[in-house]
Amino acid sequence: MAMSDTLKAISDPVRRQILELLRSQSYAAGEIASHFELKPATVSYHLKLLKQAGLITERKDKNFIYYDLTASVFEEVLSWIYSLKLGGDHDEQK
Amino acid sequence: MAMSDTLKAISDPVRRQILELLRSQSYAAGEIASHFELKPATVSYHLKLLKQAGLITERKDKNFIYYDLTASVFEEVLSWIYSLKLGGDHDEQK
DNA sequence: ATTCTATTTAGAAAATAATCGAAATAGAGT
DNA sequence: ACTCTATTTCGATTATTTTCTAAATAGAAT
Repeated sequence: MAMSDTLKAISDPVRRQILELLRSQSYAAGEIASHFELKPATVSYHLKLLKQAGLITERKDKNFIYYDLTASVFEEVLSWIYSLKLGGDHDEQK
Repeated sequence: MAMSDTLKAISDPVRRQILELLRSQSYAAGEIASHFELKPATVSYHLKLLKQAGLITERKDKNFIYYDLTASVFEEVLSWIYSLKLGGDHDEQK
């Protein structure tokens, strides 16, 4: 999970709204989709990117797929931003 | 400068490398460009986006334009990420 | 087994972003 | 005034991303 993917993931407004939605509780894909004026397929695409970036996880129940936020991944991003802010050493990322 | 612009700005690898370069000291546009295999016009385009996002500032000297990092803007981003990580209330952003 | 319902995948179209070459700007040095 | 040098802006091109429709998958319910 390169941080490049994480930053790319949070650079889109729709995906950020999804993350903010999941902040309070988990939702099934369809429930998430209903919060947007987008087709389910499109939301599914965004969920895939968020999943690939490690920002959310999925959990299947009946024929629903629930999504949850993964708090831990934000550490990396925080770390990178801090390094710029404070000027310390930090690894490059691709 | 909406945070949307900031996140968009740091989502590109070239722009992140520019930020990391400026972490240690300020550089003129041409010096920045020479660190990449990109034409000056292209780097200028990236600098413009970083400037619009409030991540860097420019300062003219002779016929050079020097760029500097703006540490303060990172606060917003940190704040947003923390809000997800910790689950507190936070404003929407567009 | 068939038919719902929920969701994803595949492929195409539309929208956005990155790159370049050429022309424009601006100030420095002659 | 002219000519360098540094950088940006403009317009066109290419590449990437987002969105959609239609078809595929999978499990639940009848």
